[in-house]
Amino acid sequence: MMVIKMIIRFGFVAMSTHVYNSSPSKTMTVKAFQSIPDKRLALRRVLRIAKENIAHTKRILYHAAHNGILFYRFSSRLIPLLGHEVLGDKDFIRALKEDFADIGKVVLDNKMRVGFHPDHFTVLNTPRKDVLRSSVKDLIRHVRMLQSMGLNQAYKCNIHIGGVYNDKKAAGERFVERFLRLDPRIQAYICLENDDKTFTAQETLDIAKSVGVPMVFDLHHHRCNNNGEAIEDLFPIIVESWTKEVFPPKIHVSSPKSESDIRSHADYVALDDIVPFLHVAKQYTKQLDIMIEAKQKDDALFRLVEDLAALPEVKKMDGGILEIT
DNA sequence: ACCTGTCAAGTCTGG
DNA sequence: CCAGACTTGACAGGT
Repeated sequence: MMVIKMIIRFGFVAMSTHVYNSSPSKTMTVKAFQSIPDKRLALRRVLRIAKENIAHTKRILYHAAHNGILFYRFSSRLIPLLGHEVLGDKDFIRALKEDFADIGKVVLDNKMRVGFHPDHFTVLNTPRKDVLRSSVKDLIRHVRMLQSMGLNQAYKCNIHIGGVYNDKKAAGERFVERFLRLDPRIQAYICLENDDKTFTAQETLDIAKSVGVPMVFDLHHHRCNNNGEAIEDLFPIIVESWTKEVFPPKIHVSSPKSESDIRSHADYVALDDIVPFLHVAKQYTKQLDIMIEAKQKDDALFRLVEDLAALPEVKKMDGGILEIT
């Protein structure tokens, strides 16, 4: 059945260009850590930076909510050097329990949708034992951070399928195998995204379906990497993967940086890169959450919302929410 | 104050 | 087998 209207919410990633001095990703190099002779002091410094990052995240969340933006992706580098051996066995997530609970409260109070996107170094389908081990640990840490915020499986950690290793079929099967070996409580927090070089939207969708998790459709990656599949064919099934979820389907959008460098993200998102897609998408879902992946972060979001709102088929609703007809 | 190089972690390519 | 590209934001060291 055709749905004519679609409600759109926008989100942005980690940093804000509008909030002064609010980096949620301040860090420490291994060298700097090791240059502090007293290890307890060094660990305390890591903890202090992490507290700052989380406090900055809270400010960004307030800023977002205040502007009607109810969708946000956390930085994966809230805790400096997390997972690195130099930190020893200190449990930073536990040590920051109250800080995390604090931002979780802001999320819930404002009915926001948030999540993580662990870095490309989290590769479940790797042939390397050591990489698999650290990848699983990394996933567990991301889930634990969400849990520390009091956020359930509605809130996701979004990952890619991984490398190809000269045999995409085997690599895909290895992903499925590895995924199903994860604790179901971790599995429930995961969603899968198509890649710009390796696994296409169709391939990712097939894997997502077979392991029973929702799929995030990255429109830009799809343009970089596809086998000619039509969005009209892909998108309804992607939407279907979200039907059991609390939140509506989410997609990622960005514009190419330049003609010579298509894969990199531009500062802003061009209308032409998203409007035609929205008219297709609205036939299959009543609601869509769109993550803006642009260098200018929330500024790109604000600009895109303004540009869209100027179109005759778009109506600006309460907050940063749009309705497209 | 600014600029360039380096760092974290993986995959992948080329030699 | 090893070096370098790729990616991203921030540190680190130089002018």
